[in-house]
Amino acid sequence: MEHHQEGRCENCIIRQLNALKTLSKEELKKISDSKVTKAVKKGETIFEEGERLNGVFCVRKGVSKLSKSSENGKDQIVKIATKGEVLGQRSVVTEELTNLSAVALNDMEMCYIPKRLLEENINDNSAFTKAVLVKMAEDLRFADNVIVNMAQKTVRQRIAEILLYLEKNFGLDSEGYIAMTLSREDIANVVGTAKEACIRMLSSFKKEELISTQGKRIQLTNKKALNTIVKGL
Amino acid sequence: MEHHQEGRCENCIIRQLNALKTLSKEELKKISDSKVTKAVKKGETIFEEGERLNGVFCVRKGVSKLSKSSENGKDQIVKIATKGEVLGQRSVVTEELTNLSAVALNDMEMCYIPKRLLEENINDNSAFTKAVLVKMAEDLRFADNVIVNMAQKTVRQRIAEILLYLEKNFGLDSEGYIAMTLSREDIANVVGTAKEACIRMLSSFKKEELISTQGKRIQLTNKKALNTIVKGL
DNA sequence: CGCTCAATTGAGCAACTTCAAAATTAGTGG
DNA sequence: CCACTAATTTTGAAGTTGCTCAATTGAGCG
Repeated sequence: MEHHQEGRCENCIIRQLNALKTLSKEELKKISDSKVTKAVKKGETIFEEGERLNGVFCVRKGVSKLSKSSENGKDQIVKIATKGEVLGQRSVVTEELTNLSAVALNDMEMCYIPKRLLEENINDNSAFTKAVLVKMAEDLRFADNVIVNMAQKTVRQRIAEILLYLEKNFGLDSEGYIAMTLSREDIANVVGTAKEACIRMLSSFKKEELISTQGKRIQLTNKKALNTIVKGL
Repeated sequence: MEHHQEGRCENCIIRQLNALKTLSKEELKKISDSKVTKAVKKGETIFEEGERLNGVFCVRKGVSKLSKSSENGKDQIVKIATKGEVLGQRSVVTEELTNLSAVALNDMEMCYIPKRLLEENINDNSAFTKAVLVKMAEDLRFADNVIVNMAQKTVRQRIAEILLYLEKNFGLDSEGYIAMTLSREDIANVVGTAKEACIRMLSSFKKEELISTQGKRIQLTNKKALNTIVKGL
């Protein structure tokens, strides 16, 4: 993980995407003076479950997976974080060890902001605190919905869902494939199933002409049908 | 749902359990003047998924389940809320419709606090906002862990887990049974499985002498073994 | 061009679901 | 307190879905 100082928070557009947008110019300057830009290559670990974090990571570029590994050695991906997301926020707020690991899914760039600066703002600036709170509340709703999906939907439904999610959030590349390619294993780990089950489901979608593939890339050819799958059986 | 005014927040011990503990005497007085005490009987609905809430419910007595129903008609219980929990906090913070339904699992008593009063404190009082934030962050960690459990653990493991959870959080009655009795269906809905699967697993636990039952009441007779089940297979 | 890792396919097995019926328990009013 | 009804729990059996292990094919990279 390389790191160097560069760019000013005051001029950074990314902060519009998160709670940092509520800070004043002076507050941003303070942060800007202490922050460090870090580049992380695909596959590298940003932090690991159980680590103590002394700051948070504001994602400027690239995508990261937040996952937790269970006793049986399997990984469960709990969240996919992109531009604007702040990694490690939860553990800084509660002053706990991290509950999840963060790994880069492609080359990333982010700003490391020391904990101390955030804490100052959380303690004094209630607009900032509220913005963080709202974000956390949204994450919680999202997580609750994932719980319901995991419990009640079939693997078929959940895979259809994540395909639609990926296309919606990352769009298409020049050839019409989903711009974000996850390995089949990662998809399986989001959906909470075995790699093979995931692959088989994708094959079956292909046979039904709902998707087409090119290497690991996936193109959705019948979104309507996929949507129907997500809802009913 | 009956409701009447009674008791003063300033003297209420329950508030020590949640973010309200950060408020000053004056702030509490204001809340106390507007709050309403509500009694809810077992089985009654406190609010339903998709409702707009104009306040939150602070649980003083009793237990409630927070659940979401999916298209196939099944319910998923996402959380069990007891004394001190504030229901509806999330949707008030984000000003969204409720994402979950709340139903009383036994006779309850709670205080209804109008939204407006909370908002005032969230906007001006950063100690309060932070307390709410920390609570939300803890809920989020809990939810993330539930996701991992749902995805990676077997029904057997999850049932063992909830039995231990219930005993730990509610203790025992005079005869040594878990003081909180959930219907088998509710247990199944927490664990995300079919009622029958849940019942069969409990029978199998009984045969293995890990638990014994009396009607719907359950007694844990070998917690060590249950703990082992939760961890490995 | 060969090496390595990821993707795919096959087959057998275990876990879970569903529908249906029987047994038990809890709740209600007399 | 008892009897009766409604609700819940329990058991059975068949059918699906998903998991695991092992072998094969394919793709990307130096």
